[in-house]
Amino acid sequence: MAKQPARQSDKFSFDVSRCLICSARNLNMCGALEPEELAKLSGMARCETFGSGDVLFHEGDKATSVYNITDGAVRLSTTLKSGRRQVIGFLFSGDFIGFSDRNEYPWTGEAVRGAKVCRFSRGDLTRATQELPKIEHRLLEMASADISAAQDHITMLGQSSAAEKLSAFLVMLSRKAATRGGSGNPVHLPMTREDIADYLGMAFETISRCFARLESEGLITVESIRVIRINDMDALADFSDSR
Amino acid sequence: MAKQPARQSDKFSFDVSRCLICSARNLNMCGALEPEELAKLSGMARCETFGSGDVLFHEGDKATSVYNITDGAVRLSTTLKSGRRQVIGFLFSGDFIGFSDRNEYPWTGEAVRGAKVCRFSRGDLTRATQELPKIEHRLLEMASADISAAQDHITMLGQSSAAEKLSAFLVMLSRKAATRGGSGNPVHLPMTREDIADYLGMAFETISRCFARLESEGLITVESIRVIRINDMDALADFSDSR
DNA sequence: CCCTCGCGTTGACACAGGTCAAGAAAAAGA
DNA sequence: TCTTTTTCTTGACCTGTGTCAACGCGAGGG
Repeated sequence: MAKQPARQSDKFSFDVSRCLICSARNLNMCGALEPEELAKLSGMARCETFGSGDVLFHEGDKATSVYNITDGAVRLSTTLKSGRRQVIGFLFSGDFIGFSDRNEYPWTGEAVRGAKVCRFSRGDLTRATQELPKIEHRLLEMASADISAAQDHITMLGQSSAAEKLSAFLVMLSRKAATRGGSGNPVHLPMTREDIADYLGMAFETISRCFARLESEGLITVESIRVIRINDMDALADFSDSR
Repeated sequence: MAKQPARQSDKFSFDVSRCLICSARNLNMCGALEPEELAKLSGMARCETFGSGDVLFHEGDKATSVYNITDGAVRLSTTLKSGRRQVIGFLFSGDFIGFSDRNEYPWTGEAVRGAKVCRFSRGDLTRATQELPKIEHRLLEMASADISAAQDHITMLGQSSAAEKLSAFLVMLSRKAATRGGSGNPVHLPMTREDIADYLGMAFETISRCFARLESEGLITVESIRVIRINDMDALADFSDSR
């Protein structure tokens, strides 16, 4: 389970020069701004580093901050009264946490194996968007992308078999990694089998069995527990049937 | 299946006066504007009426328009290569269609039993938002609400049993109706059992069985095939376990 | 009015994937 | 390094829900 409270070392404001060389910049809201404008945002940002399993915020906490992920991975999840957990998403460098119409966080955010983030207070960001409407335009683009991703998640959960879901998951992670500049193959998995299971709505034993099955069918090679080689990307994407 | 091409009677520009008395206004993006500003938008809008099963647009069509629903219900769905269909959502008066990061519609939009919409060209709306940043602010709020709704859908699909899903669906429809001014009970279902099944990721026979089971347990009364009375809202919401 | 056809209900049965259990392999800690 | 704990794998079994099939009902058309 998650450690509590969050460990937060390396906490300081940004100098704009750090923002200018930020590898996440072109993927997140900062990419919409010119260097002079970026200075306004950088003054509001707080850089924070989290260790494996550290909690950024709990479901139900007052939603006072929003986050740009700059390194590592963050897991968003909700837990039902019955104790079952749904992992809503895994966020990586360039991703944004904060789209919600509620005053409390509707999910818990935890660093998967460590993460770096850039934190803004909601109030500061609201003020910045009033001065720089470009930010809101970019946020709307990002929110639209999140909606598309959520709808793909819905379709996968509703219509796919266990093996199809796992294939789609691997293809998605590969594409996300490619967007971030890597080759996307082999796929590196920072999360556990249980995390994957709770993202895909299945039991973790079934995840294990599906990895074994996809490997026996030659679609993937499990190079190590957290490194999966996709032997034929097109075949795997085709098998996943997710358009 | 859906009729094609769409039947579109009653096609004309709005006079602002019509917008001022529009019952959907306070729920959609128009609610962000003063009467003078609203006139700018109303000049771009085209009012369209669709009959039962009529197609507004097909998955894959060039996404040239966005829509405000003003009456009736619209079903958004995607169909996989395998032929399985996922219903992404049912939209009612006050809802907006158009959040997507893709150039083609990622879903098919069809009137469930008839619908009235207010259509804008994407280009017109983009120009309007440049002049009136308020619109973009309101759209971001609406997109955030859509993200929250999609995440609830994800949690339901991933972690709930068949009966829990159907309960959550009924509670959601009831709340949506209440937002629109009705009592929300009994719940009126414009869609078929198959539509509900494809929304909840289950077989339509299972929907039938779950209605029977919820009724036998006294949680609901099936007053007619499309009218469901919720006998104890709290008990049903509690049973659905969806927070 | 009756006929037709789409939609809904119910039953019988099958099977994908969940659950429980045991043990292996990694990771973390000492 | 050795120990302890966590994570992963595999097997056996069970159950919820899908599938197939038959039939009932009700809205719409002639």
